[in-house]
Amino acid sequence: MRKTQKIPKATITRLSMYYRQLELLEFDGYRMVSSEKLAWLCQINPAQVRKDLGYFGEFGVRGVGYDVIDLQTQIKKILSVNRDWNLGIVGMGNMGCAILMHRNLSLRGFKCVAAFDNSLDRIGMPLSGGMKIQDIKELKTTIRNLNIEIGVITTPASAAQGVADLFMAGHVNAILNFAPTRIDAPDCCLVENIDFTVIMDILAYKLHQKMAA
Amino acid sequence: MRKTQKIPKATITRLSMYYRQLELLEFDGYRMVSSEKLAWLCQINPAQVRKDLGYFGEFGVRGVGYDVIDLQTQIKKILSVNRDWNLGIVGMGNMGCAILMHRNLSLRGFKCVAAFDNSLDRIGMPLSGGMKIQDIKELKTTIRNLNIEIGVITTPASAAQGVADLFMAGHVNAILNFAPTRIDAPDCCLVENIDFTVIMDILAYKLHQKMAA
DNA sequence: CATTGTGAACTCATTCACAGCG
DNA sequence: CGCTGTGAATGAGTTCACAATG
Repeated sequence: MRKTQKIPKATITRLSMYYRQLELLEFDGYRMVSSEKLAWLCQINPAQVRKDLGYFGEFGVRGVGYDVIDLQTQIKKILSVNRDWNLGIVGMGNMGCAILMHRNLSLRGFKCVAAFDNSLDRIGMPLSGGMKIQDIKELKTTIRNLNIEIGVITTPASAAQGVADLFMAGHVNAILNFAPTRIDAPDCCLVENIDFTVIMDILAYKLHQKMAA
Repeated sequence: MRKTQKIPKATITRLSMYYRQLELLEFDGYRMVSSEKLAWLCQINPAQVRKDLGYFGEFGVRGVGYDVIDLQTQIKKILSVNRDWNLGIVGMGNMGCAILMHRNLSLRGFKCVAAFDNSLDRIGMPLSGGMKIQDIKELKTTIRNLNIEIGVITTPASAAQGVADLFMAGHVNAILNFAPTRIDAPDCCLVENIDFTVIMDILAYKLHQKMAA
């Protein structure tokens, strides 16, 4: 990064989108890509692409464009996905299993190294790769043993805050929360929420607007 | 709504958050709530709450605050979640089942009325409520018969665009896409994406920033 | 000479500050 | 008097437009 400058949150989201398109471009045999083409693929403005990349360096060649492979490498470094991250999942219902089995996540270096639940019906259940569903009581020990850095919460809303507190007690300072509730956490802990009801509400609102128009 | 005025997208997201907090406040026995309290619960600025609501009407009482029950009713009307919406899900892997079983969605009026797949192993499989997993070939007919208004895509990335096209052919103009790929759709069709890898990338980036600091 | 990189202009969103009102 | 509702001020993010350059 060039300067101590505030990076818009949306820029990070777009970098992730650029990266995916670059993978596809490479697969299709492209060696170079212009900001115009990359922007078109992501349905945004070409200046936006250049500005986003400009926050972190000068990756292009004037008059030519960006090297498809090189830019992937650069973006991976920026996002720090040029390494693996160990995930621990709590709540092994359908949602927990969906994350656990998500091929794209593990391909991209987000490795689910442990799965937890508090239900006796589930604890001990074997998972692919020789893993077993562990008792939530073992969370703290396992965090240390397996070096879990990101916690995923796929429990019911009522259990989510308690699980988050356990993660934080084990010094896991990044949480992805799928439970439909707000997680209370100090600034030192990052929380990203994925809330299906909120997204559905947005769709319902927009759909209604469109139908009324 | 009062005027033909542009509503920030973020406002709709927040309305959904307000609604959830109002449910909890009602459960806790509160009859009135101030913008300050509601803002505090959502971790935002009180003026933001008032401005958001101000786009749609005057729902408060000066010197007092907002009626907890009444404001819920108003927000439900604004988001048009004061009715049921019928969902059709395509791709009955773990993710599809997770959505199908999601209690909060059906409680809030988002009803999964049909489930589809293209795998012979899954087609015909019985689901709760007397439903069965249907062949994707039946999508168009079922959309009409059951009045499906929102399509949910939980297939692999490679199948997503094809499924979206089928939804659009059946005049389903709102799609919730979980596949890690961009859906190409004309403006008449709303698409909301939930992309786990993008969110993970954001977490990785922020976590790395924090560790470096 | 096509395309990047970037300051300046513009658009959109949030916060302030206070008038308006129960 | 307290809290809402809202125009004005501020701040953030996007797009424009063009100088810089391989």
